[in-house]
Amino acid sequence: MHKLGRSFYRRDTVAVARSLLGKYLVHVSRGVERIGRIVEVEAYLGPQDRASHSSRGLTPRTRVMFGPPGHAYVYLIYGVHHCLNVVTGRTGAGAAVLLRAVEPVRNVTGRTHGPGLLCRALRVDLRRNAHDLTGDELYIAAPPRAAAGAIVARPRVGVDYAGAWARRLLRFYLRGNPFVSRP
DNA sequence: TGCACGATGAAC
DNA sequence: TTCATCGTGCAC
Repeated sequence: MHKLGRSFYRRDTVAVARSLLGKYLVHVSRGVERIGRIVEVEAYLGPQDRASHSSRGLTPRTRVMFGPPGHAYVYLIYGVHHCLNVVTGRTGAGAAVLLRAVEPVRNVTGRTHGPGLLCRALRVDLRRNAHDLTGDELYIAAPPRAAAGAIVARPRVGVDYAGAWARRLLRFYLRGNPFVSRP
């Protein structure tokens, strides 16, 4: 399996989002390697994107988003669930891709069809915020046989407050995949 | 220092 | 449709 390097994440955010589909998310914690196949993502383009956390500028929380690509941006939502993003584009772009659903591949139990469920199943929490994805504990890899299939584009979930940005087709998932959160 | 609210999930 | 639960960002 080929681990994705910095250059993969440094590209255009939509391109990264689409090419993440079918890739393997790998998390090693307490000596257990958990793997999920990414089947649904959302792109958050930068400060101009009203749905993005980075639209409020550089703050303590969004510091990671504005940092170098290939790092994990993890945050707590509704005080209950964790969400995992990968930082994309050039350093300072403030862009990221939210991982919304994976399909269990190895050592994954419980449901994975949602950003919060995905983090729970793969044991990802705030301790992984700012983690370098080119390391050995949390990373994304291209599986041996990469046949992702057709990609569907839809509006993002839960960002109705973002006006015109809420209608942009920045959510991508693998057509027909049973693990997608909202087909 | 206080307060409104959210890139969700689950219960009712 | 409602609620859990708390960090973040901004008002005061």
